[in-house]
Amino acid sequence: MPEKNELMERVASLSKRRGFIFPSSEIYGGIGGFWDYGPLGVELKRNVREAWWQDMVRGHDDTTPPPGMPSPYAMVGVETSIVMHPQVWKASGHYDLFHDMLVDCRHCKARFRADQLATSQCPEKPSKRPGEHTTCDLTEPREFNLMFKTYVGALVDPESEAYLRPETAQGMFTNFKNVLATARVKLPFGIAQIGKSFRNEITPRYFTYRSREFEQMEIEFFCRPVESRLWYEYWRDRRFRWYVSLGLSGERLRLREHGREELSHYSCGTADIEYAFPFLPAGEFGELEGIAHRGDFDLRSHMEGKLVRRGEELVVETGPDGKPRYPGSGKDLSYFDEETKERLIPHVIEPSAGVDRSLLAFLCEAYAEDAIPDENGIPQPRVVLKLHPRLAPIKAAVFPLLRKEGMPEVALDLYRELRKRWNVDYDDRGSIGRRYRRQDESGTPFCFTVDGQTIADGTVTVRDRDTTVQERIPMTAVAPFLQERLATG
RNA sequence: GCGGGUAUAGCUCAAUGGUAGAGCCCUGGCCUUCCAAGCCAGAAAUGCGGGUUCGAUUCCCGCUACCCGCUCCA
Repeated sequence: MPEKNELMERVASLSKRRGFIFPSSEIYGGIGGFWDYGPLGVELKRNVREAWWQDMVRGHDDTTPPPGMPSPYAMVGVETSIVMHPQVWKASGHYDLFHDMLVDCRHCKARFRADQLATSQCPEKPSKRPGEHTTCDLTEPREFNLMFKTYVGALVDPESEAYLRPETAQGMFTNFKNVLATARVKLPFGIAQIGKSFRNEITPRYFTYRSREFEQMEIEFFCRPVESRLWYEYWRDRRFRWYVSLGLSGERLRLREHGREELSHYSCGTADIEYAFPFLPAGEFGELEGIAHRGDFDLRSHMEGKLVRRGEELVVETGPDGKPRYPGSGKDLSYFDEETKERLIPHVIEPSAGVDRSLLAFLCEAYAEDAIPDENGIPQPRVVLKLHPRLAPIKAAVFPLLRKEGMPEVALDLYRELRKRWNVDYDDRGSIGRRYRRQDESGTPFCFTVDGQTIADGTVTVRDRDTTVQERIPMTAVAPFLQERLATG
């Protein structure tokens, strides 16, 4: 295998060569932080999404308590708009967190908040404030906004300003009452969503890892405060196992619990699921998913207004007039617990995963270079994507060994049958070995070949991508064979 | 945002102040009874914009993108 720093280039090169990922707007020179998925990439990405949706939402049994948990829970999905009422982001805290007027020092490269210049220090002369030291060379205050701004309505004026969402989560919180009122759910329950989000990354980097337009798979899990710690641990462990079940190895994948000092001001527990991406320095990991215990921060924010910490308490931040600086909706988002006859504000566990980051991790993990003996027994190099069959863009390929003696006709029949249910390739071009290699680079887990014996006894060979071992099975067993191996996990 | 590097075909690389080559890949054909065989034919490139020059892919400037290191970060 290539060196670590080279591995990423090989993966990026394969992505381009085989049509997984392209730079966005490439014919115009590209645009930083944006990427396109090609014919294989879009299949892989849909498979990542669908595996998540199937495992978290569709396939969830809401009548049976998970092992060791006190109760069953419900899970429903939503798909909410990308542009939301601007007040959402003010109440949620994103507006302040992502939006600052900043001043840079051209000399010492330090960056300061414009509103804090008076209380900041010049890094080179701590006794003076920025701008007061002789070498200081400050820029004018510049607007620094990690949220994409847009305008709702054709008229461009400040009144119509809105933002592209920097996370999908707020759409679940703003629909908390709607879901409660319509989905016949009770605590505990989760709301799931997959969708695009946008952040103006300062430094887009590492291929698609840090993109400005990206896709999230998020769950907001609402539960009783007394059970929240238990559910936090449930989700943390369950989400970790999900990545393992789709092929990320124990060595490169890790679960990291945040230390106290690392926690957000509202969180009482956060864990990251991290992957040792090949572009990172040895020993460093990049986040795939964060599982955060968010307490009642979000629902309270949307009731009362933007919250700030005062000592151990979260209180509504007030403006000069004593009123909430960024008011919430004023709507009651509390929950009446029929079991305990209590009214409470549910606590929230948030497993928030990146689709593109997961995909990139699956791709990096799957990439392998090995050697397969040729007809003379001499090892020949091969590039193969050992993707989990559930994720593989093409599930199987069907080949006629030769383009004669009735083989193409039989192979086409098989192809057409399989094609009704799965993304399957038919290929009769070039030598059989070449065709196997093509599929290896695309990550196709199985190849079925129609040969002379097929015509005689109705069996085909199945060739396994990872081992290259072949076995014969009846043609009638091909669909059940695939069905079994592509089963949901 | 700062500094350094890079930019030639889908990929990996050559070359040149004067017609830009190759290997792989890809397409069509021939051949071929299981792991990148062979033969024939074909498609395909100097990131973008300026400048110098008779002529720039080559030299200079700017921009963009990517990589590396800082900075920043959810």
